[in-house]
Amino acid sequence: MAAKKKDDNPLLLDLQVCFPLYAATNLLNRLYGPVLRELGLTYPQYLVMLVLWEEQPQTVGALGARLYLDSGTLTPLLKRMEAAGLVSRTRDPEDERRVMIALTGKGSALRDKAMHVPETIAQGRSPEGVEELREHVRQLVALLADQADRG
Amino acid sequence: MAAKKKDDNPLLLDLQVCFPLYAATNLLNRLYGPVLRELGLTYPQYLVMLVLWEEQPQTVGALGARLYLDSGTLTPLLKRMEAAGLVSRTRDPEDERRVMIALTGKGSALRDKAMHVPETIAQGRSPEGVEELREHVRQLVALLADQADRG
DNA sequence: TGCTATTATATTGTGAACAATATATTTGCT
DNA sequence: AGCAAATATATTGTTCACAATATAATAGCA
Repeated sequence: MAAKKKDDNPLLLDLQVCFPLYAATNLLNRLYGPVLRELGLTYPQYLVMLVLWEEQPQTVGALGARLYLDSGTLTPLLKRMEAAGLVSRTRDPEDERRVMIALTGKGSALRDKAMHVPETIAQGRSPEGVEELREHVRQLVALLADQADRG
Repeated sequence: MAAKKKDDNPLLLDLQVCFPLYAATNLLNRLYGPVLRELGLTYPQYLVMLVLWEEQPQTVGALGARLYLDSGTLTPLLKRMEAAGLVSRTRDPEDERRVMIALTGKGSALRDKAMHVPETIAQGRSPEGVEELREHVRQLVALLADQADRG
């Protein structure tokens, strides 16, 4: 028998994969928004801070490679974070093309407050299957990143 | 022994779950962007069309419930789609508060071209594990949606 | 019937996200 | 050294995404 089932509709796949992923990100953003607002952060800014708390300083390009974002997104975002006193932006004397992003004292200190964010979000819910989900999403990112490079 | 492992850092979890999801959506958007542009659609507009091709007409509210978006996002997006001649927006005579979104002839016809989108994206890659991924992401959406409701 | 609460969509203002382009610095080659 | 190509970041213009608020229509009830 051929692959002519009831659901032989290619668009259905996109509806079932692309769309849930899109929805999940929006919902995550909406969920974190109110919690992060008390720290003076947006969701993307929080992700930048997570990266910087791990390693610091980093160039704009390195942050972009890590977050899969380009300067068109990062530059204004980082300027807002600089205006908020969380990071500093300084040209690298070694290579004046590069801009080094470093945490300020305030930026480093914010980590203590941020430590409570994950538990606040989880709030008693058993993160069942989170391990699996993490692995699947990680694999998807690898796949997509690979494909985005070729394009 | 207590749960005091090397990685007893709650922020690491967010870095490993929230961030990949965020990156995956951005990459997906970037991947679909060029393909959809030939159809005159953006990625969110494509998702709206996927929903409308399944069932039509629908109110703005119904679309929002399906896509987890509010009128602040949908109204301008739908107006642009109306301007592009893809959908019509008409007040429901039964209840003048509601706006019915229906496909135009052009909007319906676009489905034939869109049918090639998924295969263009996949392009010879074996979507191994897509089934599992789909299920995991679907579960995550359900979890997040539930939580967003309570908030 | 009249009034208040609810519901459905629209508007405003801020912050992403990206393509296309611009600017400035460094590299590499002759 | 001189100059084109490559690299790193910034800018511009369009489209989301959402909180907060506004507007208009319906529902519910005294």
